[in-house]
Amino acid sequence: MISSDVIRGYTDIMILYLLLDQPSYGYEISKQIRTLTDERYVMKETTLYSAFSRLEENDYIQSFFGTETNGKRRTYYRITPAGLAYYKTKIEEWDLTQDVISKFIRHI
Amino acid sequence: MISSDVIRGYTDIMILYLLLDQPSYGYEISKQIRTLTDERYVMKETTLYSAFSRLEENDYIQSFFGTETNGKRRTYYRITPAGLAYYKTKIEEWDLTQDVISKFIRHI
DNA sequence: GTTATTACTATATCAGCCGTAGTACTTTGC
DNA sequence: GCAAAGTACTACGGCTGATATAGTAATAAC
Repeated sequence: MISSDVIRGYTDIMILYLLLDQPSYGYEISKQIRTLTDERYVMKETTLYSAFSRLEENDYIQSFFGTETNGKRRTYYRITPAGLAYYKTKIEEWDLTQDVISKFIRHI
Repeated sequence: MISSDVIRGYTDIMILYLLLDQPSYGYEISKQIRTLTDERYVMKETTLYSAFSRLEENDYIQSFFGTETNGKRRTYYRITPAGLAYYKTKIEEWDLTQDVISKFIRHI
C-alpha cells in the first residue's frame, strides 16, 4: 500500500499527465488512474477534487463545462502552458528524488 | 529541489538506513545524508529530530546516551527489530511507488 | 419508483515538514 | 582569557495536502 505521506506530491503529476493530450474530468481521471496502475493505487475522490482546485488556482489547469448529460454536469479541465511547465519541473524533481532515495535503499 | 511534500514519507527510510549497521545520533545522521546525496538533499534539523521522536514512540528506534563530550551530550539511537521490519515494508512501498509513478512520467 | 451510476461539493481533522528561536556545552583562534 | 564557531539539541507554532464523512443532483436501468 502507498501511504498518504508517500503519495503526497505526486497527485499533481498523475492528473497533469492524464491531461497532456486531451481535456478530461474527475470521474474519468479517477478511472484512468485505477486502470493504469492495475488498481494498485486508487485516488480518493476528495484528494482528486481538491487537487483540481489547487491546480486551477495556480493556473496549471483551466475548467470548462461539458454538454453531456450522463448524470450530473461535468466539469472538464485542460492543461495550460504554465501547467505543462510545472509538469516538467515535477518530472525533474521525480528524477532527483529517485536518485536521492536510492542511496538509502538496501534490500535485506 | 525536492519539495517537502515529496520528501514526506521518506525521512524514516533515510534515518533507519543509516542506523542499520550501527547506532548514530542527530548531527552525524544529518551530515551523512548531506554527503550521501552530494548536498542535493539536506534534512532540516527540526524534521530530523521530530522524526526521531516519532520513530521512538513507535518503538522503531531506541535512544541511549553517549559518554563523549564534544559539545552537548549526545543522544544515540539504535534500530529495533520492529524498526527493521518497518524499514523493509517501507522499501516495498518505495518499489511500488516507483512502479506506479513511472506510469505517469513522460519526458517531453 | 427504487437502486445504481455518474459527478461532484462542503467541512473538518490530522500528520508531518518547516521556520524561528533559544539553550548548552566545547573547541579554536587571537 | 575572551569571542566566535561548531556541536547537539528542544520548544512552539504555522502551513499544506491527504482523508473521513456527509450530502447534493442528475440520469439510466430494472
